[in-house]
Amino acid sequence: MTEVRWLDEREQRAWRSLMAMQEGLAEFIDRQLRHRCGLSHADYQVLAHLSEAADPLRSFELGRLLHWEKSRLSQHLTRMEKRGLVRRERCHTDQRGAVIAITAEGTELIEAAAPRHVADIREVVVDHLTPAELEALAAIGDKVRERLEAQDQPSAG
Amino acid sequence: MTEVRWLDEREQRAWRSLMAMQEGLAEFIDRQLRHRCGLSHADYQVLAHLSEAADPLRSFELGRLLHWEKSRLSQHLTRMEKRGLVRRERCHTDQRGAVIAITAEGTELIEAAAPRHVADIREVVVDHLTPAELEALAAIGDKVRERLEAQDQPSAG
DNA sequence: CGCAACTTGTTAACGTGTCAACCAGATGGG
DNA sequence: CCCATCTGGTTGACACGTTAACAAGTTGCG
Repeated sequence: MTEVRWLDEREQRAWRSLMAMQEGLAEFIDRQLRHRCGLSHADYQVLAHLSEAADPLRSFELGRLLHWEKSRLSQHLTRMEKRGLVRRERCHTDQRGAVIAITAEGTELIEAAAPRHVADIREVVVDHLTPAELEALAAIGDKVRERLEAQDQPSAG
Repeated sequence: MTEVRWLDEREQRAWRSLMAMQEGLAEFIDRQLRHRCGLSHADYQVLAHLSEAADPLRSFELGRLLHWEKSRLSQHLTRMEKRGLVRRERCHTDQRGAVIAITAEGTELIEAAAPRHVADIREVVVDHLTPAELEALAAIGDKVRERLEAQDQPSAG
């Protein structure tokens, strides 16, 4: 259709900076966790949710919290179960259901990993931003997620 | 080693917002490109670099621009070559080398994809942030990347 | 109740990313 | 020149994510 509105100087700088940060950060976080704690970032997130929850979680509930495809979760849990980090149990109120519990070994790993993970986050992000920048970051993230949700449900009007 | 400095309220809000934005954004960008243009985000980035370059690029040069593992690039190029998007050519100045050229079909796809891609970026990020927020985003991204680089080369002092 | 529609979870097949091993060509000190 | 070492690139094995298909259980409307 009409002409394209390409990004101007400032817009391009912001976008490229965001993309570069995003890739670098994801790579860094995952690498640190793997090398020092023997956990992928995915493993970490699963264990974090399980250890924060008061009771073992239903599989679909865990998937909702993580925003993961159900098949992804199922396969990942199979691998984690094989490594002894989680345990699948039958659900008593729904015969289809699986209940996921963290094992002692999983608890040990996440508790060892968490302080290092927080230290990494401080080291590369949090401790080097001003309070105003932290506020701005939260605000930007919220706006973007709002837009993403608007895209996914493209209005009913 | 002493006690852990957990994230306070503001820090946690910023970090979680960033992570959520990051995952949502990556998923959205990739999905849009795939469904509407038949390109993954990875494909897009490869073609973007190739089409911006004046001459066909050496493989290692492309890898450096993308920050990709050499094996990842090699495998991805094999798939893209099979789809007719790029062409591998022998390098005349280094018998080991490969030179990567974009094909007519690749050019066509990236040129169709670019305007839609920019529109998506505007739709979910750029057009909904204030100039101040764009500046803040660029500044934050730069700071974080600086810290990441400092981590990778942990000083020679 | 009886059956269709939906939900929960697993599996198979495929595309993709990483690591380690490898091959071949380039490079540099003896 | 010769060999050790480095560099550019490919390959194989494996971990991971997505899609589609499926099995099994639940729900609700007739």
